[in-house]
Amino acid sequence: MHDIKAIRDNPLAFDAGLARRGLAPLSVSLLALDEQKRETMQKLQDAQSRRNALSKEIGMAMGKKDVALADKLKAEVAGLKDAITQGEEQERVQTKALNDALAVIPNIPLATVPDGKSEHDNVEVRIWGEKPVKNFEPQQHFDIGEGLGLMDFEIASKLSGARFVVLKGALARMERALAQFMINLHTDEFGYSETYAPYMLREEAMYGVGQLPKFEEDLFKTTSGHYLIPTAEASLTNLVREQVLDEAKLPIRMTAYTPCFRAEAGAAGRDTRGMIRQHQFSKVELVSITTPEQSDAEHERMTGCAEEVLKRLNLHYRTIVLCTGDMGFGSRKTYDIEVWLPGQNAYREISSCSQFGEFQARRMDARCKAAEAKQARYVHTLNGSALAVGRTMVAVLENYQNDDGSVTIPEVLRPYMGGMTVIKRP
RNA sequence: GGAGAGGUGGCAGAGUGGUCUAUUGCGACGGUCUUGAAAACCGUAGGGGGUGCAAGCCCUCCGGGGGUUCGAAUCCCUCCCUCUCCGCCA
Repeated sequence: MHDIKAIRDNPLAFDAGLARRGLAPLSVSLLALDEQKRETMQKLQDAQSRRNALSKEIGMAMGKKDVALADKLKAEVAGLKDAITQGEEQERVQTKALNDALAVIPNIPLATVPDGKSEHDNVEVRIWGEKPVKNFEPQQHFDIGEGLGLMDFEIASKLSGARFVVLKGALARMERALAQFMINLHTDEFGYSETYAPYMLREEAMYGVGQLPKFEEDLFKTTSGHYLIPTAEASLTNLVREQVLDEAKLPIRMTAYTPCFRAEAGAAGRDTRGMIRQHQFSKVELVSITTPEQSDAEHERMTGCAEEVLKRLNLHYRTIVLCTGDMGFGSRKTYDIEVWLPGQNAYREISSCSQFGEFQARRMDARCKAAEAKQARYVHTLNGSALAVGRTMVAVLENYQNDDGSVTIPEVLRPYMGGMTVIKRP
């Protein structure tokens, strides 16, 4: 959510920011709404002020039992009533119009974000490891999983339709092992505090992180009116909503392992086979709440925490910074981590680490204050996947596959899998 | 799911239509006193918004939203939340 006052102060900078996202200028129309609203407020407040003064006089007249004077004053204030009623209604309508307009405008990219139109303009910032050399034609993860008899899309579709999977035996255990490994890394070594939070959220919370109102079609909604979380970011970030935090306690770092539910409304025909794009998948999420000064460094740190998961699994990846045209709605800078998939012969997104500035904080009313400061200010929020568990399993299967169809288990996962070293075909 | 009681400033807790500009206490901050502290005493305080160079002035906020009224913390409607009892339940 943007600050209308900031737009008022510097409309050209705002429009220039939108232009970097490939959007038409909006400051003129926004400021017109703002102008109308303030004009209404001015008139309304004048009328309210006079009403308050007269009402007080009525009260005093009644106290003195001077009914004649009271009636005279009542007649006078009655003339204000229409103006006040109309003014209140008008202010309500105009405020809503302005807020509705602001609520669907994406965040402005940071200066360090490269300009560009699409994913083709993203810029690689670093690359780690190397593509594994195989002396056979690598298979895709679904062929490997089905070959092992432990990954079943057919039965999943009977239960739930397309974009679901059933994992069995060692693969079901690997899903759990990956999550345990990731959570332990982030809590034990990186200082994130493990958190268990709701998977169903109210509309206000979804609005707070920017999922609503613009992306309702991507969400699942229950008969109770709750929304299923598309990411634990939604739950974790909202944990600081409507609060003023002590700056000395920042940054707050949280992590959670949760299922994620996505309607994938606009993804028809994309990644239809396999586990890459599912309605339900699990993910270990990182969320940081920081001061404005801390957020840039925290963003780098967080991305590093996510990358460390891949390093320990010895999976080749590259990190890219998304260009202005490819960033998500609320982000002002995003790093994607793309892992190498030999079966697909491609890099695929496995993590996305974003910083939002105060964009979400404004929507949630999450602020912080230093002990010596007079004024509270908005916190900065960040989040990153570390990692998407399903896609990590895909990467393990494709990178650790052997020519006999078996899959070697990465060393760091073995303690979580009862010492198992390889998953063999039946 | 049923019945009932509640939601007021950092906290506790008054306030059932008009000098509420929200009582009081605790805590906080500033001061007086003191070598220093405690105590006592005096004083200051919140959020959002409009306007103004500024000092200030004005509007709004007693869980959210709407309504009645000249006037609402107080009355009405509605939603949310908390607590108690009952029912069901991993």
